[in-house]
Amino acid sequence: MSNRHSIIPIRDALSRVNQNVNLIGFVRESSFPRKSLGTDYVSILKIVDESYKDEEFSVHLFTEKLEHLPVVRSYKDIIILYQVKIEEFNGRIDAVFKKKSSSYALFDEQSCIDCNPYQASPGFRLLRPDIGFIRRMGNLCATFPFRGGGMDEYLLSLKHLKNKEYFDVVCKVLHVEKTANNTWMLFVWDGTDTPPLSFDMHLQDDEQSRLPLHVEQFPLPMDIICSFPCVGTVLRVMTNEAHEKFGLNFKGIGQWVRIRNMTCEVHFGLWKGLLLSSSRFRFLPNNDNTVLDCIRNFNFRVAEEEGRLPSWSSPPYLTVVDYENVPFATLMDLLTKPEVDVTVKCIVRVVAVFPPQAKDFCRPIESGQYRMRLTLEDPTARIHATLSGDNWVKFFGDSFSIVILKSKVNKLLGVLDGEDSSSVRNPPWIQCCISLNSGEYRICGTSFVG
DNA sequence: TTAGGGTTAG
Repeated sequence: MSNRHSIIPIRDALSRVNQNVNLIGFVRESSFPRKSLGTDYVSILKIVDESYKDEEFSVHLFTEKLEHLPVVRSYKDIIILYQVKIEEFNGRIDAVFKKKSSSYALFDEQSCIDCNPYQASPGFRLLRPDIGFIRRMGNLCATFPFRGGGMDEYLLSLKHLKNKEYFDVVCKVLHVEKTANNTWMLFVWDGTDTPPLSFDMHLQDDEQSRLPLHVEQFPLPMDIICSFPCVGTVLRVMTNEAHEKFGLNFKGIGQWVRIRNMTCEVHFGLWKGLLLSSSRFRFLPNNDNTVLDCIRNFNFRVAEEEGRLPSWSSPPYLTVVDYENVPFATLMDLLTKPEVDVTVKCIVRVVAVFPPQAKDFCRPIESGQYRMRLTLEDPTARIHATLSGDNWVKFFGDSFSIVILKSKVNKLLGVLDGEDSSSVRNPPWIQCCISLNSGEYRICGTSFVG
């Protein structure tokens, strides 16, 4: 017969509405700990045990301090919960952690062995009879069935990102960085390329020609950039302002996760993911089927000679290049290998030019050379590249008519003229050779063919 | 108290 001190199976908790119970379970999902709209911090965990493995049981935890909320570290983590209140809401039965009377402790596979939790709420005291429960769960965790969670209908790869919809992403978290205004940014990757975006034609010339190179306000440190993959988009995901101290509490860096119920928007032609206050995450084992699919597709892609081409690009291109034999590279290849003085071939879009007006860039600058700056983009990065001197003439030809140059640049930028004009422009893919000279990317050996 | 949810357009 159970009493107030004994752990009960989750299934039995369903018939204990308005009672306090003790539970133990594997943590399958967690919300991102956040400030509630009341006075406390809140996190919602989904737990399972042997009695309740097909569904998941929600536990709502409220604490006065953010650091008192559980920080889950892995898909094998085990939580023991003392004196959580079973409540019913809208026909669903959940547990609520009461900050005055409840307590919890978190264990991983290792800390189950000596029952020494890696995290516990203030006042947690392990009851001696529960040692056996914890060890038993520790033994189970390697074989306990793991389900990816969430309906597959919500799952999108970065390749199929959609603006302003709610979706899930299975991705590897590469990095977390604090941004200027006290929110945090996650850098996530699934090996695919986000779709190319179009650009608002209503921007002023100045804004069109000075598009930002990345979502983050300041460039990342070089050692971080260099740790990112060079193929596939690294999506920037902003946290919500309720997610205080996000980066200090999130233990998912380097892990595959499923982020659930996130959204995204477009920031100057760059995809920007957004966490919602209702977003949550699941750690995924490396042998999760969706993770294996991502890795398999990526390995298949990079094994091909054309794996470094944007998956959204296809010939014919607006340009031809002299050096057919130079290797294809992504813009991230260029950014992460700055010490190598080579020429590579890239498939990119020209998303901006500076100066913006044809009358300015078809007039030689003081040195007598033509010179302009192109903002190039592929699914991995944006860079500024210079087109100048002989390379400029090679690119545009030796007709210096403003009308002709303007028409060529408009084609590069995806600006439709005349009757086809539209409120957005969609730059086409071009091929170009890029070399790095004295810290400057230069377009070379490339000719516009229209 | 707080959240609870696959939702916002009728």
